[in-house]
Amino acid sequence: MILDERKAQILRAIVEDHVRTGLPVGSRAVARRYKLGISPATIRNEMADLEEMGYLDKPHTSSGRVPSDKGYRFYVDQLLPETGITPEESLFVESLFRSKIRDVVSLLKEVVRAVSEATSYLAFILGPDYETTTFKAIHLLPASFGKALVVIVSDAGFVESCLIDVPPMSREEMEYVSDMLSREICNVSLDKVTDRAHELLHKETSRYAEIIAQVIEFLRNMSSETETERLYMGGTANLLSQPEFRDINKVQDLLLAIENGSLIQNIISRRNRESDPAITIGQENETEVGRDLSIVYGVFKAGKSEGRIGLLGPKRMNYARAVAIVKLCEEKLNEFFSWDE
Amino acid sequence: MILDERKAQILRAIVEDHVRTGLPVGSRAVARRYKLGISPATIRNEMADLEEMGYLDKPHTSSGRVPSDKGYRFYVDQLLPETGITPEESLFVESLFRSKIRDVVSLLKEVVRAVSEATSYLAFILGPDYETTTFKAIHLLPASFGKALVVIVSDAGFVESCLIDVPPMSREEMEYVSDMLSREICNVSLDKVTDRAHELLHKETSRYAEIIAQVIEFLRNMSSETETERLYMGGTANLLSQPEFRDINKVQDLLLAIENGSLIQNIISRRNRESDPAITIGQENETEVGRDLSIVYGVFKAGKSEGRIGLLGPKRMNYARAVAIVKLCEEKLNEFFSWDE
DNA sequence: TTTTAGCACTCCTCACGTTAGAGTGCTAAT
DNA sequence: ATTAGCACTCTAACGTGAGGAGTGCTAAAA
Repeated sequence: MILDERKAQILRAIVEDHVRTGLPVGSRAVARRYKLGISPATIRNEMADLEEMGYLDKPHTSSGRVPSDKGYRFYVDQLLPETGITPEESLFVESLFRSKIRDVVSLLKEVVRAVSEATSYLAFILGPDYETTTFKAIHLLPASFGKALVVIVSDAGFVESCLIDVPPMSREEMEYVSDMLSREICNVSLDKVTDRAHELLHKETSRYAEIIAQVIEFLRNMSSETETERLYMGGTANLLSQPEFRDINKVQDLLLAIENGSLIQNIISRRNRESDPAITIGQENETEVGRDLSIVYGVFKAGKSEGRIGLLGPKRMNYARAVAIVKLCEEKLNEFFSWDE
Repeated sequence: MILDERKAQILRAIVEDHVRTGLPVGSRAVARRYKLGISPATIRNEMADLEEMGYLDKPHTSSGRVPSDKGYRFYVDQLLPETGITPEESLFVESLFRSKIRDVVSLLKEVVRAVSEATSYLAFILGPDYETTTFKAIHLLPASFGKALVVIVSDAGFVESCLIDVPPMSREEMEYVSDMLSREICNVSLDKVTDRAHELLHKETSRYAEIIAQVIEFLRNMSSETETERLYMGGTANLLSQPEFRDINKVQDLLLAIENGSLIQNIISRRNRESDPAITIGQENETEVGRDLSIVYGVFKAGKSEGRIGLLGPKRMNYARAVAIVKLCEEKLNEFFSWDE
């Protein structure tokens, strides 16, 4: 679908004006603020055309125009300016990664906090899924009488742990079991790990069987665990400053969807990256509460599997800026998670 | 401050009616719904007295009455019915703790989620602070070239970890360092640990010095880390169904205060348990956004230090129920965290 | 002395009507 | 093909007035 130059210009003007003010845009405003060398009447005619083609909507018969989802889509695909952020902002983001945080989770939380603050949208990071990840280390550690701590480290540096029951055993024995588990589990993706562990379980009919069974249970929990557990979000309150959320009920639905993670999950699980930061606009989000929202997100590689970082804002968000920031974070996260190689 | 029997009865009726409906309560309503054997006119007189004494407020000259903070306070201190929850609910809470969750953090998250859902208030758990805690184990594990994972287990079963740089070293060496750290760090409270570790640092001028320094850094981070990191919350959206949050701006302030944890922290850090589940009502919360809220929270023992569990709801919350549920959770958490002894 | 009925009064809520203003679509002129 | 002019539409804001709930006060009853 291609639009003639002038229509495209008018569409751009309307989108940008609407993003700025949040109000419907009239023909006079377009003529005044963006001097295209044509009169309001001409613009009105073009706007009528654009509306008929589905790029614009009218809240009511005699109001200005508002971009439709299709209008935003065209804007995003064809008209998006390249430059989105200032060098200072870019430096700010970089500084996050330079800070002396050694704990992966803390870093992700910090990034989410900072980015949401900088953009005043909702920022989120979805940790790499454990299905496709591999593990670098597993250890069995004495914790207290009858208990041991299982610690497992993913290739991306995420650490998970749980307590299991163990029979009284010497340190050497525990190391033996640790090593045995390491051999079977390390560098194998999680979906295959349980099979291999089961095999091990058959071979080991000894006293360690109980331990292995518990570890399997643990691994299974990890992979089945809803991804909400590794979803970091920040800046929920930001969304409320948007005029489209003056209605309390909408806000409540939104909060609910945010809190249980269903909003972000639904949207992100479907679609694979078509464009680099992927963008879904309004109705494209499928969820009812997503109708007024847009999501810009990118994928980063962490170990063998992938994580996602994104921004969630009103449909009339600053797409250029959002795209630039997401892109930047993506890059930096990729760098960060390649510390290993 | 003591109230004569009849005034107390009327106050109770007003509080309970207002909690139920959210509307100002008139004299007729009190007379009709709670048959105290007196006429509306008498009740009006008593209500005028109660208002003058500060137990009741009037939204405007010719409306019914609403309990003031002082009114709620009296109700909570003197009039609170004992029985607050049904046996089913109590069983439900217990079942949470019986489930096969072995990871402390997951359990806490699950409890928060379930309790917030059951009460439709906001539920929160503040993990035990690391200042006063002691540690049961510390381990140094090989992670990848030049890196090691430090894993530390608190007496309550919380696990923290971070990656540090290490020179190439054999497994035996690493165990040696692990043991050395264990001797110095285990069973000592965190504020003393850093001193002892520093001593160690002086003795060990060898190649391990760098490692010890990093561990000290890690421990210091843990204790300085804002408690937000160990604050689990759920049910934010619940608060919005309360009519007192029809105003978007209030909601936004509230969300902001919830998200950065300042609301709950401010309130909880001050006061030490005076009554078992402690209750702070409206203005007692000091924060501006806390004016319309009440908090009911209790303390549980986890290892050497304490955590807190509570509910945050509108001032016109069901206090009896909230108290009962908090009390129950407190008990169960205490039980849970005594697995060790 | 305490309680109650009666009544005038206050204030809120809601529905309705009116007005001002912004923006459109259409027509006729350029 | 573009533009000026104009009638028309719709919203947002304000004002008005009726209806209703609840009060405080006064005077009578217990």
